[in-house]
Amino acid sequence: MPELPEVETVRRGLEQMVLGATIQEVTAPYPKIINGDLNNFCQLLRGRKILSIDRRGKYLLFNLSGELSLISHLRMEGKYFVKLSDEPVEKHTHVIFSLTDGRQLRYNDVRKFGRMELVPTAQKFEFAGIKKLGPEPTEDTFLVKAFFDSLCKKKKAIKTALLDQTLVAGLGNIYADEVLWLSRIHPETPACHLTQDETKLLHDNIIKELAEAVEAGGTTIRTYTDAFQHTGSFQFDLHVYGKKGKPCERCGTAIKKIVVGQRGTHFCPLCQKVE
DNA sequence: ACGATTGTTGGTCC
DNA sequence: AGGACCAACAATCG
Repeated sequence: MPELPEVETVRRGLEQMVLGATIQEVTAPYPKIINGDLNNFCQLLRGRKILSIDRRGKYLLFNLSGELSLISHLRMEGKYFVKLSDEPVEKHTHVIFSLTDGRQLRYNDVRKFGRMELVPTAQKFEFAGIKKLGPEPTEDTFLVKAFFDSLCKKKKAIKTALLDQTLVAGLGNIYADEVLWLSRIHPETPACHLTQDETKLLHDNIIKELAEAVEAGGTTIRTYTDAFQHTGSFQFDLHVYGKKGKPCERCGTAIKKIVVGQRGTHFCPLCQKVE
């Protein structure tokens, strides 16, 4: 559920709380979260200072002193909390970074799907998952022409194409459904069938929607909170996600829920035309 | 009570 | 090459 807006909100919170902090010790009660050797991970982090925190797609990148970066993906339910060391550790806390100032950065993840890994800072964008990412959804980097050219070559459903992070980075199941509703495009439309006008509209809606969701602090559907444990408010701006059976805000037709590419997909059967 | 559902990435298989 | 499918998990929903 953390898609780009949620990850960006987490990043901003962490930036406020732990920028400049130094890691004293790392423990991992559930070591599977960490890719690579656990002892190596803990030892390498000791004494490093958090210099900056980036985001690329849905990945968080902690840039540390000594040219080392920690790449972290929250997957479904990963969360970061910052607490005083003597505060009781929450259930489902899997990695604890003790800081030299008496606080702890805690990674919490009910479903244990999240992963983190250390890479040399110079190679952070070469990391497997990040290397494959398409452009960030901003005017400067996400270009309509390239988007149209890629869609042209894809026979798969446009919804599936939006979730594949190589065309544009950051959309997940919720925002994919929303931008398709906004653009009046049926989620099962083969990507190669979109007209230039539809592609332009979809492109513009992706940029606008994700930016607005960031402004709202993300969407809290079930459990998402940022590093301050604050919920987002964009769930109040959703039009189709989770609205099965409710009237479409544009035409009053009941919103349908189907499965597209093994993902729950919400749309209006009247104003999102097929093909 | 218990099976289905939830969503992201990466791996496998074809 | 790239698409189809599944696994990694645990909680919640019906």
